[in-house]
Amino acid sequence: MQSLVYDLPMSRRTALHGPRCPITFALDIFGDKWSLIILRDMVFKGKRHYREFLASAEKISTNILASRLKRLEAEGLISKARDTKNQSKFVYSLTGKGEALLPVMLELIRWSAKYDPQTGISDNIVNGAPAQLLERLDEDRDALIEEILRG
Amino acid sequence: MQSLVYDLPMSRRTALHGPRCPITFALDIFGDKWSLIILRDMVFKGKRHYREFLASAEKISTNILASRLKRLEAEGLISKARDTKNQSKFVYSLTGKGEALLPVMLELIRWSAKYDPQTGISDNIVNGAPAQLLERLDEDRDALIEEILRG
DNA sequence: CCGGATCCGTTTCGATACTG
DNA sequence: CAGTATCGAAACGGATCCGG
Repeated sequence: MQSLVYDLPMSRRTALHGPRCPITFALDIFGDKWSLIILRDMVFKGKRHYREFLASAEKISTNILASRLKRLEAEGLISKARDTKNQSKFVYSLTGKGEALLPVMLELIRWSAKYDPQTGISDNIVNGAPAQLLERLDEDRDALIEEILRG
Repeated sequence: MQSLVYDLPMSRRTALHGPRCPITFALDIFGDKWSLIILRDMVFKGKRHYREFLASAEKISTNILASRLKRLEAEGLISKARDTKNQSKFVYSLTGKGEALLPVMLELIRWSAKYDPQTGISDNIVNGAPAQLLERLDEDRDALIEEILRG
């Protein structure tokens, strides 16, 4: 049985009412594998539709996907709208708050590139190889961010 | 019954053997609430002992803490040693790989500061208020990182 | 005391089937 | 197409026990 707060995670239900340590706020997102995967797919793979999220290599199941989309929307990180091209589809897109997570993800990529031998030299990310992306991250970070978000 | 791979997370057990999308590598850490809490406490609260981790506001339980410490050690993010002051205690500390996550966390803090009204203006983090920390993050980031890790 | 391991009731997840 | 419903499996949380 889904409760009134349906799928709101524990850290929100028991939220303290005072200032709290940094990072804590982000635990609901960066502390949940599936939320991260969805955000990754939106940012780096340009996914916008339910079907596309289902197709990730990590094989998210339909109920979990639905719950996370709902949660991300409730958190104000994504928004949902009908597809103007196809009235029977929905389009999910990042809000400003969601887009603002890109710098975090880029630092995560920098870290992965350094310590994960499998994070792919041959795996294209945006419009170039990760190696290029990392160079640009050092040199013109703001332009890179703009480019990833706007295409 | 703990298996041979004790608590190795799913994303590792089913790891693909080829280049993969960025972020994916980090899912075992950034994708697990408890691992993140432990890292947060080590970096921003200077915790080093089992007892200290247990005392977090999130109330991690002993079995979960033990499993995550083991996992973080297996991932090479932390190391474990006997406390020279007290032979019956252990000291956990960040490895280089673990310390290298600090830039990610700092971006997370920047994000939280912008969108979470509760991330505390009055909550001291290192040796000053978050407001100061954010200023320094813009101005002399590298020195700030050094100070957090060594200071 | 310290750092867990073990047991066990409860919660959450995940795969599949099904529906508006 | 975009989700619910269901139900077994896994993870969690709390209490307790145990070797050093």
